[in-house]
Amino acid sequence: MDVVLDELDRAILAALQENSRTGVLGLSRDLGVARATVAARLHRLEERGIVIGYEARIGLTAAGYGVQAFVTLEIAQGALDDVAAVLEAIPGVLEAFATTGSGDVLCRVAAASHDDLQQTLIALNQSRTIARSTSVIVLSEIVGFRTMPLLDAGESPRTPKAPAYRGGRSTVDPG
Amino acid sequence: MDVVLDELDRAILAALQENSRTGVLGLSRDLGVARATVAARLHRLEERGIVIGYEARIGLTAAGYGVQAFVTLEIAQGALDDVAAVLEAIPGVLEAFATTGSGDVLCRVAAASHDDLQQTLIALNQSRTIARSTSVIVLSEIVGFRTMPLLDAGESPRTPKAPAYRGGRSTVDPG
DNA sequence: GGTGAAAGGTCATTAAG
DNA sequence: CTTAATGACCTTTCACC
Repeated sequence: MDVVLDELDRAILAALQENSRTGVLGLSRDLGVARATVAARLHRLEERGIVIGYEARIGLTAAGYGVQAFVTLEIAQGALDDVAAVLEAIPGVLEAFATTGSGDVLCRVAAASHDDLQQTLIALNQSRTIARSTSVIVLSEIVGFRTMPLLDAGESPRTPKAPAYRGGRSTVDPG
Repeated sequence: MDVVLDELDRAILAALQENSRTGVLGLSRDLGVARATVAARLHRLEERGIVIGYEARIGLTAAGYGVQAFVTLEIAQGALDDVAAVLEAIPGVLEAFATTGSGDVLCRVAAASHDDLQQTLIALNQSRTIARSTSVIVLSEIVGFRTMPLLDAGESPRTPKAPAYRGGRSTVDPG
């Protein structure tokens, strides 16, 4: 198993990325592959954890949550383990990641209005596991979520031996 | 149409959020509602742009993209319109948002390795529309993406009249 | 490849606002 | 009277063996 995904895997994933309700038969028609082949591939992708599940894509704005923000959290000493529970208890928190950088956690928040966002931020700051928060508000979506460019690039993930660093304007926050 | 989503809508969305392959029949069984009703609701949700589509959830790590980062970009004067095309041309860029704050754009990047991430950052910085970038690397996922807490909260999006601001540790970066 | 099940569409009836 | 929910019927399609 040298390469993680071959071309057929990528094609299946790309198709499911566009419409996860396409069944095995539909995929086999679209891709010109036998149904049994597609079924076997799909099972393998699920077993390997590459396809985790199938979800509806929801238009947050249309659903009444027109405000989004990214909130950087500084976590109190030794409280990182408790943060998950705190964040999950707050309805507006969509996802959260531990990161490098001057903040410890970056989380994405949705709210119905700026007032609602403020309530969420207050809820965050009232937790003693969170020492400080900094928010940036989303003004518009420039690129919508997509994994296809990763998947249909034709090549496997590149891992160059020679970094060949030429730029100089990039900064990785060391924390 | 006072409230955006009623309880049945929320239940349907929450179920589809967990498994978008559950069909109309399965939903009607699980929710104890007639098939035609669920179908009508679903059509309405799609027409209103609340259900945009159905996608596979992909395990990026299992798919060979074990490195994720959030990159803040400062955009060159007047080049914001060109950024979308630039970012879409770079395979690792999953999504991007124009935001308030000292950076202009926040984008989410996936890569196969740190070397691969570096290549992506170099690609970003080589574009003349991008003046500077700052990255934080994702160490772990604390809260996975979820919209359910927004949807099954039982109430419609709250929009309080009295902000009732009590906290003081929160900062919204003015840019 | 065949078969039982499920999906999607339409419609008349009924209930509720 | 308008809107929504329901059960019934139909045809096509799919998934499993």
